[in-house]
Amino acid sequence: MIDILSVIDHSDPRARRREAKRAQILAAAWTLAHRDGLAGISLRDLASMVELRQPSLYAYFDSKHALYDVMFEDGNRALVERAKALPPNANARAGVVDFARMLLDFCNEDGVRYVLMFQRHIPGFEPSPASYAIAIEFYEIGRQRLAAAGVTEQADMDLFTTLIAGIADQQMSNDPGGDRYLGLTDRIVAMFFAEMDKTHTGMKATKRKAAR
Amino acid sequence: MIDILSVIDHSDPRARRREAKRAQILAAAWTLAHRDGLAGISLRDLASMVELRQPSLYAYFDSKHALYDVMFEDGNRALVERAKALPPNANARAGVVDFARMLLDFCNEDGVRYVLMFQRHIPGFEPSPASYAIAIEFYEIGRQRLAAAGVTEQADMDLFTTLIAGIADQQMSNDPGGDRYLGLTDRIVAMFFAEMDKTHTGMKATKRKAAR
DNA sequence: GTCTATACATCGATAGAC
DNA sequence: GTCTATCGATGTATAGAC
Repeated sequence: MIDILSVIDHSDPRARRREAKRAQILAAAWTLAHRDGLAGISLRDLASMVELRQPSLYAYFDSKHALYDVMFEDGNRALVERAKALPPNANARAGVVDFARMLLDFCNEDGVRYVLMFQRHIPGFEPSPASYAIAIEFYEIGRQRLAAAGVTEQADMDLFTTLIAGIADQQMSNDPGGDRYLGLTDRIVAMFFAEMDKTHTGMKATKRKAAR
Repeated sequence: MIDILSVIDHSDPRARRREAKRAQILAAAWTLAHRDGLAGISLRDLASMVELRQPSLYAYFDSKHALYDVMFEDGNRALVERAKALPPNANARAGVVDFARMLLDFCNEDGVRYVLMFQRHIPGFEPSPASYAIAIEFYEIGRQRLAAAGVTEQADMDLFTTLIAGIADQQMSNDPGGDRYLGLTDRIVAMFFAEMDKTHTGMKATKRKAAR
């Protein structure tokens, strides 16, 4: 796992202190985002929460967008960690279900984080290449889980992401924190694999059985 | 169709002039939203586009949120109109496909309108009961199309809306204006009806055939 | 690094004259 | 209804002391 701490000299108390403050600011930013919305974060409020004056924040972040970028990275790092901690499943298709459930639970845990990571409606904000790389890392893990279940074609992967995105979107929009649409996950993934069986009949039976 | 103009006295030139100005402001608001994003609408820019000073806008809208509400209503009115203009289809399932395509085309036409109507990420904005009623009217038309195809259970309707929401969400987020995910529509609706056939085997064969 | 102080442009919103 | 003038707040940024 890429770890931002790995590039910090822990033997230097100044560097440790600086990183602790940075983490404190990040935590406060999430708290403010939950209270006032992502766009509603005020740098003056944020500074006061961590016992700083507003201009001092610029010693840690170049701009508000840079703060969003760190939050985006933070969220993706947490998601990658969650994905890597997901135990492997001898049944590859069941492994895809595990993966889908993990992702959807993660989204449902924190609507603000979901919006930042997956909807990204903050005007003008684009993640930096560095933080976007973490998002790609997560995508890669999902790709491997699908490949293990025999799903490798782009159109099929698009189909899968579309189905999962629908669950997340409806759950977040219409029943945030609940489980009205999350409950459809197993059914929808089963529909997906039924479709795979139907469209890939040319696939070798042994390979298809192994993927199942 | 509910028509806002129906409550306006057209014989009164003052009322006519006022409503014309209101419509002019609404049109300018959409133009600005396309240029600067929904949250980026500036009341000063908006006022200057319709030859007014910024405070004068408050004679037409109580607040910026009230403007969003009128835009929300405007979008839903257009969607209901589109849905009502959709020709009936003798094949009920094909009628559902028609409906899905119509909705997805409508979303894809205007990403800003889509965000306002279906994602509603504007901090603090909630549609008024009056404008929300138009959204319900559209939902009702969709419900009838599904019912004609034999889909009446809430869980099945949730499944359908989830699938369509996924298409719209992915299309808007990852290929706005294109058709990468729209192209999955027929496949996904077919998957939906295959699932209906599978889960409702207790249904009378004649009724199922008729619904198809 | 952190502070005080200040500056600028922009925003939504309001008061009050006409 | 429309205006001018103004308010308080925002994000952003800089200068300069310590």
